Amino acid sequence: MLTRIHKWKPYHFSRNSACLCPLANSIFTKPSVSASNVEEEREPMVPSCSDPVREVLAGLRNFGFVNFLRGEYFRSVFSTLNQQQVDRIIDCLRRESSDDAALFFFHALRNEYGFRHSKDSQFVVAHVFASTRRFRDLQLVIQQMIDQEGCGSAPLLCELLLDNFRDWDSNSVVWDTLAFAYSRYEMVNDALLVLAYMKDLNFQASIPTYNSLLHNLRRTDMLWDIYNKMRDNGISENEYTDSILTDGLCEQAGLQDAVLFLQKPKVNGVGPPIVSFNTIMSRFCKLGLVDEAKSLFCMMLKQGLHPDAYSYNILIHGLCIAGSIEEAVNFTDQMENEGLKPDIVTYNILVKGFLLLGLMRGAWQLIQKMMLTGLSPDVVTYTILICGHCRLGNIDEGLKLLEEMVSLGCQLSFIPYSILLSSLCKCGRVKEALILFDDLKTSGLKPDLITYSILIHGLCKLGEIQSALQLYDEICSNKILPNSFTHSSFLLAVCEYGTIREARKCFDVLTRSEPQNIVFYNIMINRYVKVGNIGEAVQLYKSVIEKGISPTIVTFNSLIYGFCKNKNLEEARQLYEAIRQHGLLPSTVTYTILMNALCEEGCMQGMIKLLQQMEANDVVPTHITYTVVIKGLCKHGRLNESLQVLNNMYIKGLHPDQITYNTIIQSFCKAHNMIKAFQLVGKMIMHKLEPTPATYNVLINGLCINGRLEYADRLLTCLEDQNVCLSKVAYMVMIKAHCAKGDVHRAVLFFHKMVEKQFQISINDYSAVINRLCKRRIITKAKYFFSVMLSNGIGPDEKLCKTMLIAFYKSGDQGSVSELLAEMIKTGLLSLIINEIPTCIPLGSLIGSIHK
DNA sequence: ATAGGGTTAG
Repeated sequence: MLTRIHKWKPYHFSRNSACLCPLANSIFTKPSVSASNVEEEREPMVPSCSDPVREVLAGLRNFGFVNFLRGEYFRSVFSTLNQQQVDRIIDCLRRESSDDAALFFFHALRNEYGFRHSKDSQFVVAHVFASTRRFRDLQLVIQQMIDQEGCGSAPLLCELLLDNFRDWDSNSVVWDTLAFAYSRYEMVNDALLVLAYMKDLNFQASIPTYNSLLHNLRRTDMLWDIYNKMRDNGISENEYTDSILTDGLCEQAGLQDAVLFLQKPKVNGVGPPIVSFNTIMSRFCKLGLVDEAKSLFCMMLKQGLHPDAYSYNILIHGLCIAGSIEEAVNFTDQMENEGLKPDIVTYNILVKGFLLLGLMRGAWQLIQKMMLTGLSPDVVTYTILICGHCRLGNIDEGLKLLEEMVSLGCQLSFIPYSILLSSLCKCGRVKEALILFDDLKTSGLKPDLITYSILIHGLCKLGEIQSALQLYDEICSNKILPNSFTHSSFLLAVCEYGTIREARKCFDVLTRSEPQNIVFYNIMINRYVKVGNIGEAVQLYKSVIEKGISPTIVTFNSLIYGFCKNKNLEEARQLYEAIRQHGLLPSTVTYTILMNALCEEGCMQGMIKLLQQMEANDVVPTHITYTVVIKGLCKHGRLNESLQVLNNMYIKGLHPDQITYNTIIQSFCKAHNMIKAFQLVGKMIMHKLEPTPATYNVLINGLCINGRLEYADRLLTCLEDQNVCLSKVAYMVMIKAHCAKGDVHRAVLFFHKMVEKQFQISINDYSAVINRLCKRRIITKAKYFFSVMLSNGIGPDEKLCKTMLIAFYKSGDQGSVSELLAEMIKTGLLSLIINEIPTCIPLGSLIGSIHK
């Protein structure tokens, strides 16, 4: 409340209450202050009597509404007013001044002071709007009431209307609006209750109310009850009713029965209306059955009906979605021949059709043609184009189009923003996404659930759970109901950034409220597989089946991946067979996972066979699929072929990523062809691919194993100087190489650099260094690294113990030998390797000496 | 409420 008052600005009243603008002016200019009151006009004085209602009424009358409500005095009185007092003021204003005065006061309090009016006052205002036929405002007031009161509030509101407003004129209109609003909010039971009250009162519901109810009940038997009731009441249906009923028929009886309905012989010369044909055609198109839609179109013609613009647009859309752009264009010509001008919807459909096929130029030519006919691109055209750019990875071009759209004063919508937000998040530009989100809000648009979900998902993927939760709270405080999309993002984040226990807990909570949601299961199964717990993953899969939930291809892919990772190709194959039994088809991911497994097994032929099978089944390989192929070829030393595949990827319009390049570069390094390796780095940079830390690891390692240690040294130092992001591996490669070569000094130097960069150094890293030092008999330095490891709280494993034991013994350090042996006995490590200790070490006597 | 634009798990 306080912040609202602080934000107070003069002439603020006109905002949010456009309908009150002229009214405010008329009140403003009303000569309400008499000459004798000049003294008081500057600032109202201390209250002279104790009734704040009278005070306010007098103030409004004497100082004019706008002046008085803006003044300091009213602000102080306002803080003491309760709902009943405000009700009384509004009531008095209506009786003593005018309805408009009451309305103005009502809105000023709500909009400028954030005051929550009583239900009585809101109904009063509703009746005023109803009697003056301001139906849009009437709807808004009623909607706000339902917003406040929520689901199940119909009994309360109906009783109030009955008790306090029975004799008001326009009462039936208010009742009908209430029923309509409940229906619109999908509070069907409330709406039906209002209708029951209305029946007792002998009030008739309007067609929009009936239509909205029919729409909400289209999946239930009640549809026909309500429809009959509507006819019994003598309400004549309109074209919307037709489409809703047809839709209901499709929902309940299925499409084939709906078609039978269209084929019914005409009664009294009247057949099914065009709208019904259009509705069913649209349904077929959405299922991808354009041919069925086309035959309905023919049926229409046969019955002597003239397809309208909707019919054509529906069919053109269906053809575009199916990729038949040529036929879609032909239909557009036919439409024109029939005297129906293609409209902005037609053009937008076609533009999207071109973009779906990646034909950017065709899309632009079409837009030019459209503009020649006098049509301008609208918000949907821009949205489609932005989407096209984003798909091609050109987000910045999309952002430019958004700017253009805004600067041209195009009607704004949050949908183009949503597309850009989604694309920015997908490529990790979440900071920019958040800025764009702020732009969206400052431009006065209200983001919807999808917009929020996109951002929440982006933040969750980055592990920014706190920021995501903030947005979640924002959703809830905006009275938007989060859905399973929103929730699954959080599960994803907990899986990625929390422990498996936390993830399971989150999963259990989510599945309790939504037991049938397969996405939750998929995310959890995938996590179990990733941490190597295939057993739990299979358990979850079993419970999916037991609960009668339909698994999706993602479920299978995760499980197949898990079995492949466990080298259990037989189980993987069995699951692969099960996919079709569940009415699903293997996806690109399925094939790629299996191909990768075969590649790991060294089964090149099997892999290629699968690739052919995949293409035969019209499943399109992705850049990841080809990366797997390249990996297989590289593994078998077929480097030239792998280069060919790389080039073919570009020809097919696929974008190799860093992993693709790293794979080939590594193979060339191994094949001692460092020149080609560096050429490939150049090629990837040319294709705007930033080399990753792994690229540098591969190169540095390549230089090391090819006897170019000094080059490796220089490369690493040079990268460090340029602040290039490196991983621990780069340092370890250098350290190991220097150890093996015997240059302990440089090894220690890089080790310290690695520590400085706060990389976590594992037992394996220490072991690698120590083993190499021992091999070269640099025992003192081996002991040095061993003690550094111990001082960092890392205990040795049995293998390292063995190495160190021998090293200590060989360097004649009896004390350390005894100490280490004692420790090994205590931890039980000795028994694990006792047979591997060389016989030259007199274990027996050493152990004996410890026990003394 | 019969036509066109945006989100999910690998």
